[in-house]
Amino acid sequence: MSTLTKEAPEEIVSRGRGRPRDEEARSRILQAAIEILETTCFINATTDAIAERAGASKATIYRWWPNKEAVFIEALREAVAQEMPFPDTGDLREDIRLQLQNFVKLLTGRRGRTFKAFMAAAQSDPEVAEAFRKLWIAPRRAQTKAALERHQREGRMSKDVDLEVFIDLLYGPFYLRLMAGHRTLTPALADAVTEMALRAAKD
Amino acid sequence: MSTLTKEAPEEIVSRGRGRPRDEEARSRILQAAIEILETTCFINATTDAIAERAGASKATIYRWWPNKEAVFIEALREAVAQEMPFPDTGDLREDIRLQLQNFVKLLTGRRGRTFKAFMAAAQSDPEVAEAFRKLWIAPRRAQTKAALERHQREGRMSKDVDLEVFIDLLYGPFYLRLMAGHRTLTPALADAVTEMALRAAKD
DNA sequence: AAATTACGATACCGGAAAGTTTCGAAAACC
DNA sequence: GGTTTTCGAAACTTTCCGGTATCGTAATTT
Repeated sequence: MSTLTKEAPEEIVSRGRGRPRDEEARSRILQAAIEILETTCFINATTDAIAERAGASKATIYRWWPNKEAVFIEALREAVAQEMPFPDTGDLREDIRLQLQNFVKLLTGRRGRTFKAFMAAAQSDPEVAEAFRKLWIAPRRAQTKAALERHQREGRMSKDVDLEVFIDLLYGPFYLRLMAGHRTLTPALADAVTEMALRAAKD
Repeated sequence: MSTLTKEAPEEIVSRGRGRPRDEEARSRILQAAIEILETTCFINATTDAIAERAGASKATIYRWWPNKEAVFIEALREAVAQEMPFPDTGDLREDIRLQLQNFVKLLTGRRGRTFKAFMAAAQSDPEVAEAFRKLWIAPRRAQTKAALERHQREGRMSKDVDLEVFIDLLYGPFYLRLMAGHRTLTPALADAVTEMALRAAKD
């Protein structure tokens, strides 16, 4: 096991005596980590680079995080927290269409590089992999599933559809193009997938 | 630019004078590269590891390839060459089903780890990315597209379907599960995707 | 004021891995 | 036999990077 943040060694809640932790430095470090993932790839995301971009010291980073990966994971947590929820217009087509449009917008923006970097890093670091699933994949899927279940209950979608598969069918094409890069991600793709998915969900 | 194989510096075709290249060592090296990708991840795929596993010398590797990546790319080329074609039974459902079943079998086997490794490595090395697209993605897509076009021409599939999107819809779910690992790849998934894809392709 | 803790800067350590070089031996040609 | 080119083994160089240690300073509590 491993913790992703360090505790103050002695004090527990610790309204300690000395100089307090610089919360601003903390957010600068996390912000720097995200920005590095957005502009370059994981391989160049060194601790020196984070420290320099954050105007912080490497010692400060290792004072609060046990290793490099923990910084990126916490940065991902904060970055993901501010994402939009699955739409809920009562219209199945519109819900899916809006969601996929937003998804394309997300992936083609700088944030898309972050996800690429994480998926790549997850390949060689199980802890990153679990964090990526837990922080990004799982919440998104749960939200999507809840919305689709409601559509199923209210008769706008066949109850025979296996939602776990359907969700993979929805998002799979975008992740594939993101990772393989054989074609570009466009709003038109979102529309096309929407129509196909709707036919797949009918009957 | 960069060449992926070195030429003998002077002679061109060179039924040269000295000891000839050990073709067996060449295939041992490529085989070792593939096996390493199948059993561990790219990060551990060092040239020392290749040399040791191949019973070859690092000098021999760098005698014939300009760098590590070139070895893996050539290894991928040889590994991919022996893959099965898209089925052609004249039955759309059966063609897709067989193809996806084979795909699942491929990805869950040792070869799957190779593709994961390549997709991850492609993220930080443009040359690997291009090779992966050119050697694996593109041929597979072209073959699939040709088969589906025939189904379209012969009326078993709607001509309105954008095949580029449809192909992403077919394979996307599997790549997604492969890379994200949120759920397992099973033959049942192949069947479920087949049925959904068929509904998406109708009308 | 004294004690305590965090800060930024920077030097340092240790390991890992890409790629090179050297060496003696082996395999071809002339 | 002499020349050439390759081979495997291994030492070597160089670079990079994760992580630690030191130091003088700043911020806070008692």
